[in-house]
Amino acid sequence: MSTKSTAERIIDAALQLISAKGYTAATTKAIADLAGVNEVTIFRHFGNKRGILKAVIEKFSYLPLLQEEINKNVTWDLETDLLNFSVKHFNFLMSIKDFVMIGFKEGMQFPEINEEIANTPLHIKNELIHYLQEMHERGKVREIDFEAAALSLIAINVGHFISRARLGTIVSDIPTEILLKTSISIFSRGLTP
Amino acid sequence: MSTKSTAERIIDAALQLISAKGYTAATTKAIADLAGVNEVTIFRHFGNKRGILKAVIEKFSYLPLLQEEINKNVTWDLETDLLNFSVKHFNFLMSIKDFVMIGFKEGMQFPEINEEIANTPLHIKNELIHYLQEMHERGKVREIDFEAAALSLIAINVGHFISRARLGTIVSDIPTEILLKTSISIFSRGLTP
DNA sequence: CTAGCATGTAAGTAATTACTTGCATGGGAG
DNA sequence: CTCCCATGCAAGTAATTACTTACATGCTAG
Repeated sequence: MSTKSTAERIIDAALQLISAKGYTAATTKAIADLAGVNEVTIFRHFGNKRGILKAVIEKFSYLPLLQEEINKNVTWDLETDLLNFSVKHFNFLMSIKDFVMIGFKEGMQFPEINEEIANTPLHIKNELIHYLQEMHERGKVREIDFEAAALSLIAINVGHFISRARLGTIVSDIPTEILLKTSISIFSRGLTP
Repeated sequence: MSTKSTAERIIDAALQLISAKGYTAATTKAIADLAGVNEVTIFRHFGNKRGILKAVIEKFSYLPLLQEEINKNVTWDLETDLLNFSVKHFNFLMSIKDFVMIGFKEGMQFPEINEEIANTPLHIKNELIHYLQEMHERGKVREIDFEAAALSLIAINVGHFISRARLGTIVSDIPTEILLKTSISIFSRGLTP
């Protein structure tokens, strides 16, 4: 048996099913079955179906922010730092893949999810802008629109993530490591004065 | 009244609703209402609900491939060509936004959609690789993993598209034009020998 | 004008879904 | 041991959903 609490097992099951099939198609019965729990237990814990989703969102709102992790290990060597960031960002997205997929599927219907999802890029963007400005002052990054540059870097990672998470190796089977390395090699060279 | 045929109006309504709420939540009744058509008419046209989705997918399988458009207007100036591609790619994605969203939502459940969606990046990737190789031979692009570079360029555009299509201006309100211009400015400089 | 074809209207059906209620049970805390 | 709390089980309900059938109506081509 699992060591997880009943509520946790329900949340995990809901996360899986909603991310795979969407909120409407993920029936309470299916969630209960996957969690190995009686259907009534769900309602006793969360009141109604929306309650499960609310709990799922809450679970991800306390995520240790990627932001803090990023600031560590700054070497002030552009390519090293950007690659470090890129790998962390990519792995972070992969680790919350199911939640991100729910965001794509249900963000329009449940705005709370969108806000939660938008939170991360917003913070990251600001960190990156700050970093790029500092690097510019150190003469290691050329004059450029820092916000647009930060957004572009985020876009690369998100793009790679989407491609891998949604299409697997249909489009390409290049190892992710090489993909990120090449991206950053090009990007950091493009930023250098 | 609309000049569109009944079938077309149903397909358009389904496209809107499924992209907004997902396949399961997009009721045949709701689709019929939005199309301004009686619910039975849907079944007379498409047999069953799956039939509507099939028709939606078919509608997008005959898209004039972006691929051909890209090859036009090649100037063999790196930044000019890449920006031209980037803008076209981004606008293409925006023009089929609803279909892309359906792909995100239902791709796992209806693999036909995924195949259709993966088609575009696959073709584009090959065109880009070809272009980069040629540019390399002309001494205008440095030695690099061309496939990874092509995928990265696609990733930037997809990333920007996702951000704009899903989060609007929550993350940033920089005009798309400037965003793409900056991306390409960095990227093309990063590719230059 | 008329025949036929596309569509609307009305009514219904079987299955599913979110959710409720009442009762049984078992394991852990006092 | 006993009490209680979480959970299981059984049964049910109102609403919704995909889909069907039968019939009426109106526009268009011949």
